[in-house]
Amino acid sequence: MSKELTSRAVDYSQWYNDLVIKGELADYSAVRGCMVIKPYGYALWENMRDQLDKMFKATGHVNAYFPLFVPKSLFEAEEKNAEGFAKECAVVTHYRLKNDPNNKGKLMVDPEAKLEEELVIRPTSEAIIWNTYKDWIQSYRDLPILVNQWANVVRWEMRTRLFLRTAEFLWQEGHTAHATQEEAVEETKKMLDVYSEFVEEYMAVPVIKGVKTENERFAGAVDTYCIEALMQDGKALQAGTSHFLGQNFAKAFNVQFLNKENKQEYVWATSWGVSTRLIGALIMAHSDDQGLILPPRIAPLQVVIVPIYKGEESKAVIDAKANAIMDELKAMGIRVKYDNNDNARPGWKFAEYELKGVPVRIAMGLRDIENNVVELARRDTKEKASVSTQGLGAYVKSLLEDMQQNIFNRALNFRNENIREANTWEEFVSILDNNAGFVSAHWDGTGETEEKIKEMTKATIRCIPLHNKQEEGKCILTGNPSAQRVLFARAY
RNA sequence: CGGGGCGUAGCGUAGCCCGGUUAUCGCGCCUGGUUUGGGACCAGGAGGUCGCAAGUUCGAAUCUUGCCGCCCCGACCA
Repeated sequence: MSKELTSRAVDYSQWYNDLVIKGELADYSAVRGCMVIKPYGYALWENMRDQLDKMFKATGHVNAYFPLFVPKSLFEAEEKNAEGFAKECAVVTHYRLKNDPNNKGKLMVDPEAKLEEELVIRPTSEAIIWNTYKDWIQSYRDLPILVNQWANVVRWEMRTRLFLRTAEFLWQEGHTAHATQEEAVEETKKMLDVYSEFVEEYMAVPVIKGVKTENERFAGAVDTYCIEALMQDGKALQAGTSHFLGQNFAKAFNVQFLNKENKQEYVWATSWGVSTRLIGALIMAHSDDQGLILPPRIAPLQVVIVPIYKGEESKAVIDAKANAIMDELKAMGIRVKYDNNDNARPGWKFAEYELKGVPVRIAMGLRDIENNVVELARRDTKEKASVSTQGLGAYVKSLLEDMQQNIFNRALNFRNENIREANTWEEFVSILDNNAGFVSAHWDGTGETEEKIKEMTKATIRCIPLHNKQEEGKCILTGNPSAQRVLFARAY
């Protein structure tokens, strides 16, 4: 297989697909719309998951697990939620196969084994969880419930893209129950902050926090908060959502509690989730034509050591030195690999680890050992430097932090340069067509206008930024009065 | 669901129009050797239901019919 990537300038989508596959993050599978997440991609997800999990626990949440199957009658209980997801549900109707009498060696669905009630494979778990919470909640003393689950969900998408939109994907979904509206809203915002902190601090992807418009809101939510990121091709990507569900699910599933005054009240709810889609965001925010660029904090491998030798004797000398360096780095908690595989030559390894986005590469030959140095290359800037082996661990440790910051800053600058104000329809269209990125513009606040703009330009309102500056203006499409600008973009 | 394209070794492909030895080439893979500071080279080797089925024919990757699958564009995607 050629390891050459299509360049971003030639075909951005093809570049993305090439990178996912040749970078060995994931592969197509035998199942339409479903991908195989390969070990390297899964290691990346594990690092993201572990960090998020820590942050959830630090904010008082616990993990649990609910069933994959949702009986149709439960699924349909919250009407808006059901309606929103109905078109993309996989449904189990039978529970048995049998030998096909007309087709030797083949199986058929046993018509005798039809389920009394169909089971929906969860596209999201509000229904099954709220049906469960009904049994968990009697008194205000049972609240709040702060539960998260790590799970897979299925959404039968018409068209899929590796990581960005697959029929089955991995995610976490937090589902919380509260005694008061204030507390639930606070939780919704708190988790949005957790997401934004994670995505910015660990994935080095800058995000804009905001609220979705009614059109873009989660089915069944009162308010949907989101973080929006900008990809290198100027398209936006929703990186995470946190929903204030009001009492919609409590009412649908009749979940009430006795308050201190001995009165029955409906519970207030939130849900929030991020998925393996974040990996897509990570790739498209940072990587280049040579391959992945992974932020050190979540990179499966932070440092790779490549020996450069001539003959067996020199290899032994370099092995010894490299192992010593590896031990030093490992002792400092750095994820490091020594690749002395003899099948590939150094040049091949250099290209390979660049493709894989390993932040730091250390190359060392006899020449370096004699001078007590190593050649150190950083993936983000591709700079190479000769660095003393004295204090190398500390040097690398601090370099990794610098790189984390540098990758973030680079993405932040790009993002900031690509938020443009439009004050007329012509400007609006011109920015979308010529620059892409976010367009900050006035909107009259109606769903019809939003819909019309989407039809005409494919741009959607990504969010109404939190703490948005209030400013009188006129809607770019209708000219009707507007109190604030909102962010438009074409999105994934 | 509408429009277009494609199925030949793990990957990418030639051959198909105009049927005829052992199905082409590159990458990758295996063995041995030489190499190793930016994707090495030499020699030898393994690997194929030509998407599936039926038909035409002395003979089908190639022609005919039916089916299956995938990709791209659109519709769809809280």
